[in-house]
Amino acid sequence: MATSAIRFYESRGLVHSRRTTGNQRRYPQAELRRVAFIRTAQRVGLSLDEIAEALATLPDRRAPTKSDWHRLSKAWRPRLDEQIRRIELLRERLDGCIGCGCLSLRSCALTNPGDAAAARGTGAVFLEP
Amino acid sequence: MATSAIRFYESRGLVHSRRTTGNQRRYPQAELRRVAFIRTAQRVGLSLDEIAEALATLPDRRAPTKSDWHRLSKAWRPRLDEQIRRIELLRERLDGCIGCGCLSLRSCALTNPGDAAAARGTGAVFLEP
DNA sequence: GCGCATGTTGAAGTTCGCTTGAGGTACCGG
DNA sequence: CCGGTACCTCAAGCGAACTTCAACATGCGC
Repeated sequence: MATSAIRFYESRGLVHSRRTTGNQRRYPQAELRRVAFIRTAQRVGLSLDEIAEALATLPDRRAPTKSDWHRLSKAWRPRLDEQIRRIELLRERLDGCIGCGCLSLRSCALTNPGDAAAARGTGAVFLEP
Repeated sequence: MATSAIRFYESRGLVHSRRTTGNQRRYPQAELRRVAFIRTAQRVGLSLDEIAEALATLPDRRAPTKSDWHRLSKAWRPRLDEQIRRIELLRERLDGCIGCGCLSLRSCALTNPGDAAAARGTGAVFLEP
């Protein structure tokens, strides 16, 4: 990946480096892991700010232990599950609901009694989430 | 959602509107579905270009039928599966690999004989995907 | 039919996530 | 020691995805 991106992350405090006597950056293993984490999280639709916040819970100057990462993992699980849920929602919408006309028919609430979405009103109630 | 966003989508050809005699936009149901689709797809990490490409396969001027959406659904399934896979990769990395030191130990290939990732070399072989 | 919220256009501005450029320094092979 | 490549900093630029603005038109409630 581009060095400029890493410098950019560093300027935002997402990664850190030590310097050589000649002022060149050197990255310990732990920082490479942070970069890998950033890249993957980004591709999943998370913002740098969100990622920065998560990384801020890891120790800055010592290498994170397995349990540090594990703590982060636990904290993010709901966020990742939500993201998966969104994909499944999209899939559902593509496969069924969007094609069946339920968004346009008031009767949808009738053919699906107890439908939680219908209770939120007719129309595209899922637009925001 | 902001009207400016919808106008922006329209300028990019992702949605269409008919006009009143007074030149105001009116959106049929089918267009609202396109908007819902766009929003959801975006939150899952897909770009407007990618979304536009998909929407281009739907009929422009008539309301898409269930089978139109179904076709789109089939075409996107691998893309969505890939996206889910990425989230799972992130979860895995958080939970296990990244914390266990396997990215830094040459011995990882030994303790995991037949490891496909190890065959790609030591280090962060998954950085890109 | 008057007033005012809401709509229209095109251009310019904003935020995010980088990339590029200018001007200078450091390291490395021969 | 020399030359070339890689790195440094800081500022400006860029593409994506919108938002805001100005100047004007429309439509709805009373």
